[in-house]
Amino acid sequence: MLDIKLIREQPEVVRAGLRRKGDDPAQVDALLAVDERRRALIKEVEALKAERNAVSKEISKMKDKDEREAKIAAMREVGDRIAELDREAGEAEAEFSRLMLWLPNLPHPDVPDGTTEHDNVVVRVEGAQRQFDFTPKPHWELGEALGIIDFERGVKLSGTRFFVLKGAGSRLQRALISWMLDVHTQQHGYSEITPPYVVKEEVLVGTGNLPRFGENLFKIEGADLTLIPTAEVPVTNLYREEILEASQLPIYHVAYTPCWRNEQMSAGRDVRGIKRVYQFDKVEMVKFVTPETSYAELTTLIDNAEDICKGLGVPYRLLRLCTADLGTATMKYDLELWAPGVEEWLEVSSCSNFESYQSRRANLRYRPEPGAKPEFLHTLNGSGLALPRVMIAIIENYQQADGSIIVPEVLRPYMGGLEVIR
RNA sequence: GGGGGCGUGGCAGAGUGGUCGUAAUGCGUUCGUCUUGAAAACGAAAGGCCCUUAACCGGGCCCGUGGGUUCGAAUCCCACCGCCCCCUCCA
Repeated sequence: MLDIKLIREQPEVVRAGLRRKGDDPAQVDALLAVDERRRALIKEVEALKAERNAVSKEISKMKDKDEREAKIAAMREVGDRIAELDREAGEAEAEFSRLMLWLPNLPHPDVPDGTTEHDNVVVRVEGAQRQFDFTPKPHWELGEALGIIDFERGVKLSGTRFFVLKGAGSRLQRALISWMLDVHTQQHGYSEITPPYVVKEEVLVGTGNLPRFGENLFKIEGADLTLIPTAEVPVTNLYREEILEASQLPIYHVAYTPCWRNEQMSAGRDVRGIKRVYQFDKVEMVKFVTPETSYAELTTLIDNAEDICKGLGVPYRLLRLCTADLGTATMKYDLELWAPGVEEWLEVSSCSNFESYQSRRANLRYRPEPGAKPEFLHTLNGSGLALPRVMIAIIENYQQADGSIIVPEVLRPYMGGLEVIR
């Protein structure tokens, strides 16, 4: 959510930001109109309530019965009028809130303009791509042959785009989760959270997944709960409706969770393998920081995610996303691992600054000084990292001619010293 | 799942239709007086949201949440949420 004062005072700035994102600038005018109506109604109804409060106090002191009855009759009419205006003000408020929650975040001035993902900018590429003396295979062939990924049985249980990990495959994923959590908690200063995997609607509104981006969510039938699409959702909302002390900030949390996304994609795209699935596991970093530090915090967030890529010894690249690809962030960077079997860069992390967009929606505030007025803090999050694609990158980069897979050094302690999956 | 009890400020805890009430009182917090300093004592201050304002002032709303009754609701009624106790069940 944006600051209504910004919209009132500098509507042209907001319209310009919307245009950069390819969003409709007329939303601003609709919002200003309903805001004005809403405020006029509030003024009117509050003046009447002030009158009613004053007269009610007089009534309680009146001795003369007739005089008293006359006042009560008069106030009955005022009460009816208040009820009517309250209803109108409530409607205006609901419409105002609906428009505010729909309005997207604005891009940071430094974000490159663009209309598609092709306008994203490669910031840097790290690590040399391995030269193979055989033709590298895609992970689905290797994984099936090794008996560590079972696609058919995943479909049998849950339908298309679900898969089963087995044996060393399960253990590899579990090792990755443990290692990544250990790196973030022990080296990067994050504290670990294990949140619920289903959340209420208002929590999804808090992060901005609703009302606008709800089409990929799995809702639980018969309950007002939805499976989380990312740990960002419960963890960012952890302190919603709270006022934190400045001395508590920054707060860094890391959480491992499964994630569910009902991806609506064109048939035939990314159908093979585990690149795009309905359920996957992920380690997510979330930061709660003061506004003046949030861009410096974004830089270290990216560093923290990059450390995982480096530790795995897989080539990766960092992308600065353009205005078309920002989602609800003001600025976003993606990390992509190179996968030689499928011959593509795989997005394994998005690192975003939301500034106060999410904290306004979740009513997540801090007190800059003891006794000072509460202010909205800034939230950031970044994957650290998303598992299936890291699994793809490891399987494909560390494959050998015989179809076996070398276990990256950092993961061996987490796999009982196993060096090769064969 | 069945029965009973309870949701009030940072915490504890009064308040059962208007007055005592600007939500008592206590504890905690902050500031002041006193003190070399501290403690004690005494005095005082302190919430959130919205409207209005350059700011101050002013007004409205908030006693779990949402409705209702009433001229007027923390207080009465209804629904929902949460917590506690007992029974039942269970990983």
